Amino acid sequence: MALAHTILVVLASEPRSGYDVSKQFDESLGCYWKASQQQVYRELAKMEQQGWVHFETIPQVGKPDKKIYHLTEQGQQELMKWFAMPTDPTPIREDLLVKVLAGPYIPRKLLLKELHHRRQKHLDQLTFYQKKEASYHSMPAIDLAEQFRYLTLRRGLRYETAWIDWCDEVLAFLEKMPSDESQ
Amino acid sequence: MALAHTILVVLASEPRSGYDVSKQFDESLGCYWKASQQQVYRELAKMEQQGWVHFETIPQVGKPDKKIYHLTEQGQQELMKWFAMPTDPTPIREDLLVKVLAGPYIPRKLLLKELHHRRQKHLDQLTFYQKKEASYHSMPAIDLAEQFRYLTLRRGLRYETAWIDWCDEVLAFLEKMPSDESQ
DNA sequence: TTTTCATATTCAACTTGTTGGATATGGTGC
DNA sequence: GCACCATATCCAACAAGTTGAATATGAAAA
Repeated sequence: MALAHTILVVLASEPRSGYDVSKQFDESLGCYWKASQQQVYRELAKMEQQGWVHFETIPQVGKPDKKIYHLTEQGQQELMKWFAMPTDPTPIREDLLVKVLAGPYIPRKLLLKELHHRRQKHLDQLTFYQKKEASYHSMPAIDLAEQFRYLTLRRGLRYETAWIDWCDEVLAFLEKMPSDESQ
Repeated sequence: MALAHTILVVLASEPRSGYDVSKQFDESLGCYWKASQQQVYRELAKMEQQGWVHFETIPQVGKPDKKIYHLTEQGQQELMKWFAMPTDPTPIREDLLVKVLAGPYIPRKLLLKELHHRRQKHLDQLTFYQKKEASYHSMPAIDLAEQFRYLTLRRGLRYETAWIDWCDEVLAFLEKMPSDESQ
Protein backbone atom coordinates (compact mmCIF):
# COMPACT_ATOMS: atom_id res chain seq x y z
CA MET A 1 0.00 0.00 0.00
CA ALA A 2 2.81 2.37 0.81
CA LEU A 3 3.94 2.78 -2.79
CA ALA A 4 0.63 4.44 -3.59
CA HIS A 5 1.02 6.76 -0.62
CA THR A 6 4.57 7.62 -1.56
CA ILE A 7 3.30 8.61 -4.99
CA LEU A 8 0.58 10.70 -3.34
CA VAL A 9 3.28 12.55 -1.39
CA VAL A 10 5.25 13.17 -4.58
CA LEU A 11 2.14 14.48 -6.34
CA ALA A 12 1.16 16.61 -3.35
CA SER A 13 3.88 19.15 -4.01
CA GLU A 14 3.18 19.37 -7.73
CA PRO A 15 1.16 17.52 -10.42
CA ARG A 16 3.35 15.31 -12.57
CA SER A 17 3.30 12.63 -15.26
CA GLY A 18 4.07 9.02 -14.48
CA TYR A 19 7.38 9.53 -16.17
CA ASP A 20 8.20 12.45 -13.91
CA VAL A 21 7.14 10.57 -10.78
CA SER A 22 9.36 7.70 -11.80
CA LYS A 23 12.25 10.10 -12.29
CA GLN A 24 11.70 11.45 -8.78
CA PHE A 25 12.08 7.92 -7.45
CA ASP A 26 15.29 7.40 -9.35
CA GLU A 27 16.82 10.75 -8.54
CA SER A 28 15.92 11.69 -5.02
CA LEU A 29 13.65 9.17 -3.33
CA GLY A 30 15.63 6.18 -4.51
CA CYS A 31 17.73 6.07 -1.37
CA TYR A 32 14.80 5.04 0.80
CA TRP A 33 12.12 4.04 -1.65
CA LYS A 34 12.90 2.24 -4.84
CA ALA A 35 10.22 1.76 -7.47
CA SER A 36 10.54 0.82 -11.11
CA GLN A 37 8.86 2.73 -13.90
CA GLN A 38 6.45 -0.15 -14.47
CA GLN A 39 5.43 -0.11 -10.85
CA VAL A 40 4.73 3.62 -10.96
CA TYR A 41 2.58 3.36 -14.09
CA ARG A 42 0.63 0.41 -12.77
CA GLU A 43 0.12 2.04 -9.40
CA LEU A 44 -1.04 5.32 -10.94
CA ALA A 45 -3.59 3.46 -13.06
CA LYS A 46 -4.91 1.76 -9.94
CA MET A 47 -4.99 5.00 -7.99
CA GLU A 48 -6.93 6.65 -10.80
CA GLN A 49 -9.53 3.86 -10.66
CA GLN A 50 -9.86 4.38 -6.92
CA GLY A 51 -10.34 8.08 -7.43
CA TRP A 52 -7.24 9.17 -5.53
CA VAL A 53 -5.82 10.97 -8.55
CA HIS A 54 -7.07 12.41 -11.83
CA PHE A 55 -5.12 13.20 -14.93
CA GLU A 56 -5.25 15.63 -17.79
CA THR A 57 -4.04 14.47 -21.15
CA ILE A 58 -1.58 16.73 -22.86
CA PRO A 59 -1.19 15.89 -26.56
CA GLN A 60 2.35 15.71 -27.86
CA VAL A 61 3.85 15.16 -31.25
CA GLY A 62 6.06 12.17 -31.87
CA LYS A 63 5.57 10.95 -28.29
CA PRO A 64 2.68 9.36 -26.45
CA ASP A 65 0.32 11.86 -24.85
CA LYS A 66 1.45 13.09 -21.49
CA LYS A 67 -0.83 12.32 -18.56
CA ILE A 68 -0.44 14.88 -15.83
CA TYR A 69 -1.72 13.40 -12.58
CA HIS A 70 -2.89 15.46 -9.63
CA LEU A 71 -4.37 14.64 -6.24
CA THR A 72 -8.13 14.60 -5.83
CA GLU A 73 -9.92 15.60 -2.63
CA GLN A 74 -10.24 11.88 -1.94
CA GLY A 75 -6.54 11.39 -2.51
CA GLN A 76 -5.72 14.04 0.04
CA GLN A 77 -8.03 12.43 2.56
CA GLU A 78 -6.40 9.09 1.89
CA LEU A 79 -3.02 10.65 2.56
CA MET A 80 -4.25 12.06 5.87
CA LYS A 81 -5.60 8.64 6.82
CA TRP A 82 -2.21 7.15 6.07
CA PHE A 83 -0.45 9.81 8.11
CA ALA A 84 -2.56 8.80 11.09
CA MET A 85 -1.63 5.11 10.84
CA PRO A 86 1.53 4.10 12.67
CA THR A 87 4.20 2.56 10.44
CA ASP A 88 6.15 -0.50 11.40
CA PRO A 89 9.79 -1.01 10.58
CA THR A 90 10.24 -2.67 7.21
CA PRO A 91 11.33 -6.28 7.58
CA ILE A 92 14.96 -6.68 6.66
CA ARG A 93 16.14 -9.11 4.02
CA GLU A 94 19.87 -8.97 3.63
CA ASP A 95 21.79 -11.56 1.62
CA LEU A 96 25.05 -10.49 3.13
CA LEU A 97 23.90 -11.34 6.64
CA VAL A 98 22.89 -14.79 5.44
CA LYS A 99 26.33 -15.25 3.93
CA VAL A 100 27.98 -14.28 7.20
CA LEU A 101 25.73 -16.72 9.00
CA ALA A 102 26.87 -19.31 6.46
CA GLY A 103 30.44 -18.51 7.52
CA PRO A 104 31.33 -22.10 8.42
CA TYR A 105 30.42 -23.32 4.91
CA ILE A 106 31.68 -20.48 2.75
CA PRO A 107 35.33 -20.26 1.66
CA ARG A 108 36.95 -17.55 3.75
CA LYS A 109 38.35 -15.82 0.68
CA LEU A 110 34.91 -15.38 -0.86
CA LEU A 111 33.48 -13.99 2.33
CA LEU A 112 36.30 -11.47 2.61
CA LYS A 113 35.78 -10.43 -0.99
CA GLU A 114 32.08 -9.92 -0.38
CA LEU A 115 32.71 -7.76 2.64
CA HIS A 116 35.28 -5.59 0.89
CA HIS A 117 32.96 -5.24 -2.09
CA ARG A 118 30.05 -4.19 0.08
CA ARG A 119 32.12 -1.84 2.18
CA GLN A 120 33.16 -0.03 -0.98
CA LYS A 121 29.57 0.22 -2.20
CA HIS A 122 28.42 1.76 1.03
CA LEU A 123 31.42 4.08 1.08
CA ASP A 124 30.58 5.31 -2.42
CA GLN A 125 27.01 5.95 -1.38
CA LEU A 126 28.18 7.71 1.76
CA THR A 127 30.47 9.97 -0.24
CA PHE A 128 27.56 10.85 -2.51
CA TYR A 129 25.38 11.73 0.47
CA GLN A 130 28.15 13.77 2.06
CA LYS A 131 28.39 15.92 -1.05
CA LYS A 132 24.66 16.48 -0.95
CA GLU A 133 24.90 17.35 2.71
CA ALA A 134 27.66 19.87 2.06
CA SER A 135 25.49 21.56 -0.55
CA TYR A 136 22.77 22.02 2.06
CA HIS A 137 25.22 23.65 4.43
CA SER A 138 26.42 26.05 1.76
CA MET A 139 22.91 27.33 1.10
CA PRO A 140 22.00 30.58 2.82
CA ALA A 141 18.42 29.53 3.60
CA ILE A 142 16.31 26.51 2.83
CA ASP A 143 12.57 26.22 2.86
CA LEU A 144 10.49 23.86 4.94
CA ALA A 145 10.33 21.10 2.33
CA GLU A 146 14.11 21.20 1.93
CA GLN A 147 14.58 20.94 5.68
CA PHE A 148 12.59 17.73 5.76
CA ARG A 149 14.44 16.41 2.75
CA TYR A 150 17.64 17.13 4.62
CA LEU A 151 16.45 14.97 7.52
CA THR A 152 15.90 12.03 5.19
CA LEU A 153 19.40 12.56 3.86
CA ARG A 154 20.71 12.34 7.42
CA ARG A 155 19.09 8.93 7.66
CA GLY A 156 20.95 7.87 4.55
CA LEU A 157 24.24 9.04 6.03
CA ARG A 158 23.70 7.12 9.24
CA TYR A 159 22.58 4.04 7.32
CA GLU A 160 25.71 3.87 5.20
CA THR A 161 27.98 4.68 8.12
CA ALA A 162 26.47 1.84 10.16
CA TRP A 163 27.11 -0.58 7.29
CA ILE A 164 30.71 0.50 6.85
CA ASP A 165 31.42 0.23 10.57
CA TRP A 166 29.94 -3.24 10.68
CA CYS A 167 31.93 -4.39 7.65
CA ASP A 168 35.07 -3.16 9.38
CA GLU A 169 34.15 -5.01 12.54
CA VAL A 170 33.57 -8.27 10.68
CA LEU A 171 36.78 -7.89 8.68
CA ALA A 172 38.76 -7.29 11.87
CA PHE A 173 37.10 -10.31 13.42
CA LEU A 174 37.92 -12.55 10.46
CA GLU A 175 41.54 -11.52 10.49
CA LYS A 176 41.88 -12.57 14.11
CA MET A 177 40.14 -15.90 13.47
CA PRO A 178 42.09 -19.05 12.75
CA SER A 179 42.55 -19.29 9.01
CA ASP A 180 39.97 -20.96 6.87
CA GLU A 181 38.66 -24.21 8.26
CA SER A 182 36.16 -24.81 5.47
CA GLN A 183 38.64 -24.81 2.62
CA MET B 1 16.11 -16.29 -5.25
CA ALA B 2 17.75 -15.55 -1.96
CA LEU B 3 15.01 -17.09 0.15
CA ALA B 4 15.84 -20.47 -1.34
CA HIS B 5 19.50 -19.96 -0.54
CA THR B 6 18.77 -18.87 2.98
CA ILE B 7 16.83 -22.09 3.45
CA LEU B 8 19.77 -24.02 2.01
CA VAL B 9 22.02 -22.44 4.63
CA VAL B 10 19.59 -23.38 7.38
CA LEU B 11 19.43 -26.95 6.11
CA ALA B 12 23.19 -27.13 5.70
CA SER B 13 23.80 -27.38 9.43
CA GLU B 14 21.10 -29.95 10.01
CA PRO B 15 18.15 -31.58 8.14
CA ARG B 16 14.84 -30.14 9.23
CA SER B 17 11.14 -30.10 8.45
CA GLY B 18 9.46 -27.09 6.88
CA TYR B 19 7.96 -26.34 10.23
CA ASP B 20 11.39 -26.33 11.87
CA VAL B 21 12.89 -24.14 9.14
CA SER B 22 10.05 -21.69 9.60
CA LYS B 23 10.68 -21.63 13.33
CA GLN B 24 14.33 -20.82 12.68
CA PHE B 25 13.23 -17.80 10.67
CA ASP B 26 10.95 -16.63 13.46
CA GLU B 27 13.37 -17.24 16.26
CA SER B 28 16.83 -16.38 15.12
CA LEU B 29 17.00 -15.33 11.48
CA GLY B 30 13.99 -13.04 11.70
CA CYS B 31 16.11 -10.00 12.46
CA TYR B 32 17.64 -9.97 8.99
CA TRP B 33 15.50 -12.31 6.97
CA LYS B 34 11.79 -12.51 7.47
CA ALA B 35 9.81 -15.29 5.81
CA SER B 36 6.33 -16.54 6.54
CA GLN B 37 5.52 -20.19 7.04
CA GLN B 38 3.69 -20.28 3.71
CA GLN B 39 6.72 -18.94 1.94
CA VAL B 40 8.95 -21.58 3.47
CA TYR B 41 6.65 -24.45 2.51
CA ARG B 42 6.19 -23.19 -1.02
CA GLU B 43 9.88 -22.57 -1.46
CA LEU B 44 10.80 -26.04 -0.16
CA ALA B 45 8.37 -27.62 -2.62
CA LYS B 46 9.99 -25.70 -5.45
CA MET B 47 13.48 -26.58 -4.26
CA GLU B 48 12.53 -30.23 -4.13
CA GLN B 49 11.34 -30.07 -7.75
CA GLN B 50 14.65 -28.52 -8.75
CA GLY B 51 16.52 -31.27 -6.95
CA TRP B 52 18.25 -29.00 -4.43
CA VAL B 53 16.72 -30.87 -1.50
CA HIS B 54 15.19 -34.27 -0.81
CA PHE B 55 12.92 -35.26 2.01
CA GLU B 56 12.12 -38.34 4.02
CA THR B 57 8.60 -38.79 5.26
CA ILE B 58 8.25 -39.60 8.92
CA PRO B 59 4.80 -40.90 9.78
CA GLN B 60 3.17 -39.41 12.83
CA VAL B 61 -0.03 -40.06 14.66
CA GLY B 62 -2.59 -37.31 14.94
CA LYS B 63 -0.44 -34.92 12.91
CA PRO B 64 0.46 -34.71 9.25
CA ASP B 65 3.53 -36.71 8.30
CA LYS B 66 6.77 -34.90 8.94
CA LYS B 67 8.92 -34.19 5.92
CA ILE B 68 12.55 -33.96 6.88
CA TYR B 69 14.42 -32.06 4.19
CA HIS B 70 18.14 -32.34 3.58
CA LEU B 71 20.53 -30.88 1.03
CA THR B 72 21.36 -32.87 -2.05
CA GLU B 73 24.72 -32.78 -3.78
CA GLN B 74 23.13 -30.40 -6.28
CA GLY B 75 21.84 -28.22 -3.47
CA GLN B 76 25.34 -27.89 -2.05
CA GLN B 77 26.68 -26.95 -5.45
CA GLU B 78 23.94 -24.36 -5.81
CA LEU B 79 24.91 -22.91 -2.46
CA MET B 80 28.54 -22.65 -3.56
CA LYS B 81 27.46 -20.93 -6.77
CA TRP B 82 25.49 -18.44 -4.70
CA PHE B 83 28.44 -17.83 -2.40
CA ALA B 84 30.50 -16.86 -5.42
CA MET B 85 27.97 -14.27 -6.65
CA PRO B 86 28.36 -10.79 -5.18
CA THR B 87 25.30 -9.52 -3.34
CA ASP B 88 23.96 -6.02 -3.71
CA PRO B 89 22.49 -4.01 -0.90
CA THR B 90 18.77 -4.61 -0.56
CA PRO B 91 16.75 -1.63 -1.78
CA ILE B 92 15.28 0.25 1.14
CA ARG B 93 11.59 0.92 1.43
CA GLU B 94 10.81 2.83 4.56
CA ASP B 95 7.41 4.38 5.19
CA LEU B 96 8.77 6.53 7.96
CA LEU B 97 11.19 8.27 5.64
CA VAL B 98 8.33 9.05 3.27
CA LYS B 99 6.38 10.53 6.16
CA VAL B 100 9.31 12.73 7.11
CA LEU B 101 9.60 13.83 3.49
CA ALA B 102 5.89 14.63 3.67
CA GLY B 103 6.68 16.85 6.64
CA PRO B 104 5.15 19.97 5.12
CA TYR B 105 1.78 18.22 4.69
CA ILE B 106 1.59 16.13 7.82
CA PRO B 107 0.32 17.58 11.13
CA ARG B 108 3.34 18.09 13.34
CA LYS B 109 1.76 16.22 16.22
CA LEU B 110 1.27 13.08 14.16
CA LEU B 111 4.84 13.15 12.94
CA LEU B 112 6.15 13.50 16.47
CA LYS B 113 3.99 10.61 17.61
CA GLU B 114 5.32 8.44 14.78
CA LEU B 115 8.89 9.20 15.66
CA HIS B 116 8.43 8.50 19.36
CA HIS B 117 6.62 5.29 18.52
CA ARG B 118 9.36 4.13 16.20
CA ARG B 119 12.13 5.14 18.57
CA GLN B 120 10.55 2.96 21.24
CA LYS B 121 10.25 0.00 18.87
CA HIS B 122 13.89 0.19 17.94
CA LEU B 123 14.87 0.64 21.55
CA ASP B 124 12.96 -2.51 22.51
CA GLN B 125 14.67 -4.44 19.76
CA LEU B 126 18.04 -3.05 20.80
CA THR B 127 17.48 -4.12 24.39
CA PHE B 128 16.61 -7.60 23.17
CA TYR B 129 19.81 -7.79 21.14
CA GLN B 130 21.87 -6.48 24.04
CA LYS B 131 20.66 -9.29 26.23
CA LYS B 132 21.62 -11.80 23.57
CA GLU B 133 25.00 -10.16 23.26
CA ALA B 134 25.56 -10.35 26.99
CA SER B 135 24.82 -14.06 26.90
CA TYR B 136 27.56 -14.53 24.30
CA HIS B 137 30.04 -12.73 26.49
CA SER B 138 29.18 -14.88 29.47
CA MET B 139 29.95 -18.09 27.59
CA PRO B 140 33.37 -19.62 28.20
CA ALA B 141 33.87 -20.66 24.58
CA ILE B 142 31.77 -20.57 21.46
CA ASP B 143 32.17 -22.62 18.32
CA LEU B 144 32.70 -21.30 14.81
CA ALA B 145 29.02 -21.21 13.88
CA GLU B 146 28.22 -19.25 17.03
CA GLN B 147 30.97 -16.76 16.26
CA PHE B 148 29.42 -16.01 12.90
CA ARG B 149 25.98 -15.79 14.44
CA TYR B 150 27.42 -13.29 16.87
CA LEU B 151 28.60 -11.12 13.97
CA THR B 152 25.10 -11.01 12.54
CA LEU B 153 23.85 -9.97 15.96
CA ARG B 154 26.34 -7.11 15.91
CA ARG B 155 24.75 -5.93 12.70
CA GLY B 156 21.38 -5.91 14.42
CA LEU B 157 22.79 -3.83 17.27
CA ARG B 158 24.24 -1.26 14.93
CA TYR B 159 21.07 -1.17 12.87
CA GLU B 160 18.84 -0.38 15.82
CA THR B 161 21.31 2.11 17.27
CA ALA B 162 21.44 4.01 13.98
CA TRP B 163 17.64 4.23 13.92
CA ILE B 164 17.42 5.48 17.48
CA ASP B 165 20.10 8.11 16.91
CA TRP B 166 18.35 9.34 13.80
CA CYS B 167 14.98 9.51 15.55
CA ASP B 168 16.62 11.62 18.25
CA GLU B 169 18.15 13.89 15.66
CA VAL B 170 14.83 14.44 13.89
CA LEU B 171 13.02 15.00 17.19
CA ALA B 172 15.59 17.60 18.23
CA PHE B 173 15.27 19.24 14.85
CA LEU B 174 11.48 19.41 15.05
CA GLU B 175 11.60 20.99 18.49
CA LYS B 176 13.80 23.78 17.20
CA MET B 177 11.57 24.34 14.16
CA PRO B 178 8.85 26.96 14.19
CA SER B 179 5.67 25.29 15.42
CA ASP B 180 3.38 23.58 13.00
CA GLU B 181 2.71 25.52 9.85
CA SER B 182 0.49 22.87 8.31
CA GLN B 183 -2.05 22.69 11.11
C1' DT C 1 -13.96 -27.97 31.43
C1' DT C 2 -13.05 -25.16 27.89
C1' DT C 3 -9.71 -22.61 25.67
C1' DT C 4 -5.46 -21.93 23.93
C1' DC C 5 -0.99 -23.42 22.32
C1' DA C 6 2.28 -26.34 19.76
C1' DT C 7 2.73 -29.49 16.18
C1' DA C 8 2.66 -30.08 10.85
C1' DT C 9 1.17 -29.40 6.26
C1' DT C 10 -1.53 -27.56 2.41
C1' DC C 11 -4.62 -24.62 -0.64
C1' DA C 12 -6.36 -20.34 -2.64
C1' DA C 13 -6.41 -15.63 -3.68
C1' DC C 14 -4.27 -11.60 -3.67
C1' DT C 15 -0.70 -7.74 -3.75
C1' DT C 16 3.77 -6.27 -4.80
C1' DG C 17 8.06 -6.21 -7.29
C1' DT C 18 11.01 -7.66 -11.44
C1' DT C 19 12.29 -8.34 -16.21
C1' DG C 20 11.99 -7.69 -20.89
C1' DG C 21 9.88 -6.10 -24.59
C1' DA C 22 6.98 -2.87 -28.00
C1' DT C 23 6.07 1.77 -29.80
C1' DA C 24 7.64 6.33 -31.56
C1' DT C 25 10.74 10.45 -32.36
C1' DG C 26 14.09 14.11 -31.82
C1' DG C 27 18.65 15.34 -30.19
C1' DT C 28 23.68 14.48 -29.01
C1' DG C 29 28.13 12.44 -29.63
C1' DC C 30 31.51 9.85 -32.49
C1' DG D 1 25.45 8.13 -40.77
C1' DC D 2 24.75 5.41 -36.78
C1' DA D 3 24.51 4.43 -32.07
C1' DC D 4 22.68 5.90 -28.08
C1' DC D 5 19.90 8.53 -24.87
C1' DA D 6 15.78 11.10 -23.25
C1' DT D 7 11.00 11.38 -23.66
C1' DA D 8 6.41 8.86 -22.72
C1' DT D 9 3.35 5.06 -22.19
C1' DC D 10 1.82 0.27 -22.03
C1' DC D 11 1.64 -5.06 -22.03
C1' DA D 12 2.79 -9.69 -20.54
C1' DA D 13 4.81 -13.00 -17.69
C1' DC D 14 6.87 -14.18 -13.85
C1' DA D 15 8.80 -14.17 -8.92
C1' DA D 16 8.15 -13.00 -4.28
C1' DG D 17 5.52 -11.84 -0.29
C1' DT D 18 0.88 -11.51 2.37
C1' DT D 19 -3.43 -13.01 4.32
C1' DG D 20 -6.71 -16.18 5.70
C1' DA D 21 -8.31 -20.49 6.07
C1' DA D 22 -8.73 -25.88 6.54
C1' DT D 23 -7.19 -30.13 8.84
C1' DA D 24 -6.08 -32.81 13.10
C1' DT D 25 -4.56 -33.92 17.90
C1' DG D 26 -2.40 -33.93 22.43
C1' DA D 27 -0.92 -31.15 26.27
C1' DA D 28 -0.93 -27.32 29.26
C1' DA D 29 -3.20 -23.38 31.23
C1' DA D 30 -7.30 -20.79 32.80
